[in-house]
Amino acid sequence: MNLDRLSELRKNKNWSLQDTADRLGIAKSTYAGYESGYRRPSFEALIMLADLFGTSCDDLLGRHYEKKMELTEQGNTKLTVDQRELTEKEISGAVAFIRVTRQMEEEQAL
Amino acid sequence: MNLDRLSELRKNKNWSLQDTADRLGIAKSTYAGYESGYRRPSFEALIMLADLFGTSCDDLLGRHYEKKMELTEQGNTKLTVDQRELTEKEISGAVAFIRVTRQMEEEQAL
DNA sequence: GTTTAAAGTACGCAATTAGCGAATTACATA
DNA sequence: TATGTAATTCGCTAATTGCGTACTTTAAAC
Repeated sequence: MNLDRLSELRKNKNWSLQDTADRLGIAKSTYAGYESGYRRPSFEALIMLADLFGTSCDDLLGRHYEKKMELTEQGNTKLTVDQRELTEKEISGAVAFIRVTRQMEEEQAL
Repeated sequence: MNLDRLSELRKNKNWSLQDTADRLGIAKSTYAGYESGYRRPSFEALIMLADLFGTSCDDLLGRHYEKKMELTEQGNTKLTVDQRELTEKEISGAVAFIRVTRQMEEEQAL
């Protein structure tokens, strides 16, 4: 298992290996090792990488973990519409809307 | 950084260290090391742990990673209402509902 | 209270591996 | 071609993993 996404993420930012290593506070050869698959980061380094590139550890590890999330309990996730965060009121409104929609679907099916 | 959640997750399932190690195909002392913080899993083992306990690697690593997610682009996340997965139609309906709500709020503010 | 089996903890050893620096190679651009 | 930056590779050392084994604790049965 290699960290295949690293190279892509770094290039999207137009950073050299040295740039990236400097931001992480590690040696260039160390970071280069992560990208090439020659070495692996410690957990601390993995988390620094995820923070730096704004993604999840699961993503870096290539784990496509599918999650179910109840609309009323989003935990750490902030939902947006048109890039604007949803308020509590908007969420409960949307939930009510969906329930009504379903109700109508069911009645129509009879 | 220790994997503090492991013990909790295991106990929720009422498994012994041996049970858990068997499910993972590793030695009891190895798994016990993960819980105690004496040893750390490899990435492969970390992913097995996340799979076994049905959670994310970020969660196991204690990384509370806050994510913004556009309602129309949920990626790996399946949204539910009343435990039932949202359809495309329900999502676009909810988005339309939210836009209208916002529109009305704005007009009211004038 | 004693016995016994399972659960949990701790550690030595062998083998592997991370991280670094240094050296080498590739790639621009003047 | 010359020159500076980027990328790759590798030897060395220190640190770490995973396992087996042994030890301690817990709890249930008698």
